[in-house]
Amino acid sequence: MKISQKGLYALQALMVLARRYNQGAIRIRDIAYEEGLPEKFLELILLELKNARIVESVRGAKGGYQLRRSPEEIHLSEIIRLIDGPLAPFGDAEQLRGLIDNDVEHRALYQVFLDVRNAAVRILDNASLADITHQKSGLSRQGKSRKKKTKEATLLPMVVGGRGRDE
Amino acid sequence: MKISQKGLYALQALMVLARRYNQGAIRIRDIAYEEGLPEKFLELILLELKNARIVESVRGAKGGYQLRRSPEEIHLSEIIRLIDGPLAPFGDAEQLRGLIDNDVEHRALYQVFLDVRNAAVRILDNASLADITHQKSGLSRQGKSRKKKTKEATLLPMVVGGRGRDE
DNA sequence: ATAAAGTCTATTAAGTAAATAGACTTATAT
DNA sequence: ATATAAGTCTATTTACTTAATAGACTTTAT
Repeated sequence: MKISQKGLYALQALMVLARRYNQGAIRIRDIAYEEGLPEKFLELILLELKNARIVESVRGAKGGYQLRRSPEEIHLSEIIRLIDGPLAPFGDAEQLRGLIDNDVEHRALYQVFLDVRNAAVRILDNASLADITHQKSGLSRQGKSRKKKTKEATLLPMVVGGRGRDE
Repeated sequence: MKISQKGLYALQALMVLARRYNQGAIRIRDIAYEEGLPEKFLELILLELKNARIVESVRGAKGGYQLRRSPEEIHLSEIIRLIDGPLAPFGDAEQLRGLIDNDVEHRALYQVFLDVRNAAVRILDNASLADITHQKSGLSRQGKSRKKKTKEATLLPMVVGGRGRDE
């Protein structure tokens, strides 16, 4: 799994929309300006997010984009899957197909990759736009709890360098 | 982070060498044949592994490749970092540089990515070639313990589908 | 009607990944 | 010594993907 520039742009744009949730549509140009993104490229990205029913558009003058769901209900996993594809650390499940049904060793290797994926899924499924934009609790607007939030983040022993290297 | 075809090839080749550890050099052609890898491409990969001092070569007739360290001491993280670069889920630390030192929200996003990376590091740092090639314990040859092995793998609740989708 | 917006399709430019080719070097065997 | 079996090195090709741009089209507010 790798977040592309496009994926980052998508997240940045959504953060803008999350901040202004329930305040009407925002123009592409404004989003682009606010985050310093290439306007025309962002246009395509927003279209994609719209087709995936994550945002909705208002056409014509006074138009723009807005979230279709509350920031608490939009998780990073969803966005990243949409823009950059599967969260697995291998290109395509196909790529490993040969490995999976071969011998035990290949299966063991596959299992490690699966572990990596599952770990990523757990973290990204649990991080919402609300979490990221510090929309304090999420309880304010939604009766729904969904509290765990940055839990994963603070649980880890903060080994920012892993084994010392930058990565 | 994303494992490339090349990275996979490297791991496959190393698994062959791990199986035959301490049994002398193995020819590129044989490794390629055994795993069904493109011979000429594998050549370049082995060169890279050699420069990284993970394998060593024997030149001339009767030559070939062999591991420079025991399979217990070669971790997937090392190989993947070498071939595919940093384990982080963003292309380059540079890519996010702007985000890091901007506002709080961007930092929060960055932190989530960091969590993903750290999770990947933990799993891949802990998986050795020996683990993958079921070289039973590792205690046999090395006094060193290093037992945790497939621990990470079996700890997870085996949600192979994450939220249902294939990824 | 006009201007302000999103929509759609196509194209380009640059970079990267995978693979291949071929000449060169080193060691073994006889 | 010579032939042969290997690894080494450099270059090139091909295909694909990513990021970005361009421009004509459609919808809506005023």
